[in-house]
Amino acid sequence: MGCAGMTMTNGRPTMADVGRLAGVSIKTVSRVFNDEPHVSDSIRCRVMDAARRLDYHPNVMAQALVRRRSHLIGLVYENPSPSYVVELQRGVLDRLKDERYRLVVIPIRSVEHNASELVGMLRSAALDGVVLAPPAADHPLILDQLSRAGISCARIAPTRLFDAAPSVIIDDQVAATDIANHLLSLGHREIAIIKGDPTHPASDARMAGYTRAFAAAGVTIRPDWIEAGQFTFDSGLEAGRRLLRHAPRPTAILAQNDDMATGALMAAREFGLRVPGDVSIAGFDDSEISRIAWPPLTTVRQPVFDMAVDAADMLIAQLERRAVDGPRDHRHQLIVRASTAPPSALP
Amino acid sequence: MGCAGMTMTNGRPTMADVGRLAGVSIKTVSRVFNDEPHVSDSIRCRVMDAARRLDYHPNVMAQALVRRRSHLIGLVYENPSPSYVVELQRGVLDRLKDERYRLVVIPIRSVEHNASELVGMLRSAALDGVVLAPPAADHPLILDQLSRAGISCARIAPTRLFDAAPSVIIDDQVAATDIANHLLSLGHREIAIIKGDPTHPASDARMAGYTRAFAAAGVTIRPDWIEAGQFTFDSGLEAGRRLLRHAPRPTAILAQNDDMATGALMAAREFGLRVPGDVSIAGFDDSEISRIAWPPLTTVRQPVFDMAVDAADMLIAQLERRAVDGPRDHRHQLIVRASTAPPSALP
DNA sequence: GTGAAAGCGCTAACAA
DNA sequence: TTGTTAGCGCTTTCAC
Repeated sequence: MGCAGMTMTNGRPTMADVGRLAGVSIKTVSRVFNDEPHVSDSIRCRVMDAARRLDYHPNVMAQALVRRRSHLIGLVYENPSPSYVVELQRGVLDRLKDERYRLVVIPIRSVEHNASELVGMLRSAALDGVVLAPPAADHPLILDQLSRAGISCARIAPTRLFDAAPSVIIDDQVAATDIANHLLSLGHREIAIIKGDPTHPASDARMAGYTRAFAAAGVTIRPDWIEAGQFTFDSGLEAGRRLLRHAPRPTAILAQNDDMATGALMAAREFGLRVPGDVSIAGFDDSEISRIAWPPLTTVRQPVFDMAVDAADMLIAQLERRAVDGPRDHRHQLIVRASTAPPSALP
Repeated sequence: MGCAGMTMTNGRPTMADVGRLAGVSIKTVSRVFNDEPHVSDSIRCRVMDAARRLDYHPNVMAQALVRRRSHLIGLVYENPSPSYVVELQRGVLDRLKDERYRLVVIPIRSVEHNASELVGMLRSAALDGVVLAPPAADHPLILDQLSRAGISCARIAPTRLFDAAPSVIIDDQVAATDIANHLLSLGHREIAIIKGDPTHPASDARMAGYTRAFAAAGVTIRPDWIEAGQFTFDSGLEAGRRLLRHAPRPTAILAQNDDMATGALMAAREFGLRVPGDVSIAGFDDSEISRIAWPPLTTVRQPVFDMAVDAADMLIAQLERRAVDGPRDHRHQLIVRASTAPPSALP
């Protein structure tokens, strides 16, 4: 088995080394590794054998250079909710599992603030494409520069410009209407709201959904019962404290995501209020925290995992130059748990 | 401003295009972009100007090929706890923020099961280096193959082989002893344990810590009061159910992470038990969920974020060929919250 | 079926 | 201070 006078200089073996050992040209090695036809079986075996003996692995950087494909895809998000982010990543990674693509995570502090630099950064990262989570998914400047830079993208839950790039959508507004209606149908009329980060388009969409439900029920929204959070537990806690301090206290709180709803839950406890006895609290997203919270949160399921899988799928389809269908719609679903109940009779 | 007869074929401009426009050689453009000295200011300006007009950005794949650096670093983890993973990523990304490196996430279902394939995968991803979270950080085969493949690594919380590769460590065992002592000092003697995934070395280390504390206090561990989970909420819930079903019921439960402790918390509620009135529950990690849980969990802080920052720092140091110091030790800290109290007098 | 030669876009020697 | 010449390791013509 003596490797007769090999010339493999030092580091990683190259195709040339494999070719030399197998007694074929570099091109033939390339053919074998790319599963191209027109290679005799005997030679194919010889090459594979030589490669194995040398522990040869193709140099992906060289491939990337000449093929103009890095096989890197980015996931851009600004979301501060851990469970949301984890679901997002799980979904994308699940779709990428049997593909050659790798996932580069690109969390940004503020899309609003960094939009112009973002695409430059993405471009210099040599990404083949990106999955854009909200609010980046909605940003016209980003979409425009991305297409100008030739970087494919797929968007998760955009609220507009549906034709600008492949999208996976959900009707935030109807979902919000559904959960508001749930509270209304329980008999609540004194409902407070904890909005999310105003730079997320979902904030307005969900707010519009609440508003529609209230209008249809003839219930007016009290402006001082609307608080703004940032989709984080802590912001929900603080908003909850402010809301529950009000003199006629709201009988229910609608939070725009589960993390903030959990914060409101804690605020209620601080005030010695029982949930849902004294105050009902509803979230949004059906993230893991909504199951874990006590009492488990009534929420509206946004299938983040599935949407992320679909977005990754649409992105790959583009990269492989397959046809990409129109926006893929995902269904939300009202999940009634133990954090909501009819308002108790006031004293 | 007419671009007189440019030859820029079609796609992205290259250094040659910039050079042509600026009237200099490609090498000069390279010098400018690499901030090399010995370039006159006037030429530097001309080049920058031409680059701006062409919207030139260096092709990182070409750079990667010739420099043998992809500037990609991987984060390998198996941990199923969302808050742990998020902290891990946040830490690494925080250190990478002002560097040219990008983060590729590599979650693996089971290190134990995929160890041999893992390094091949990492190698074919052209990563410059990887940060290994437990349990990959402890795997001799992985460490060996990694060094053989010339991929640098930094390890988070390994429990052995401290000299095999740069490590950021914490004394899991002492931390576990501390929290066990906390329960013992409250007067608990009937203590049950929810272990984590047995393939994670932290499971044994923490168990050893508990054991030491119990032995010192002359308390014996009942084998049937030890349940195994997988570091997930659901596994903690089920383990909690099994434990609380026992006839003389434990007065306290030690869970090996916060997610499982939160599951146990829910199990206690299902049994109509009050925490900490009827049963005390303690977690491990001080992840976000421990603050959010109700009651907030007594736990022991493992500074995951800081450890991840340090690991990334050590990895970068290696990649930049700077000296890397020995294992960096991090301090744990007992965090007493509302989920533990003295056992109530039994009937 | 197989191979030689010419790049991909950049950096690294070495001249000038 | 600037430019020329070779590659990096691979794929892609296009011959044979």
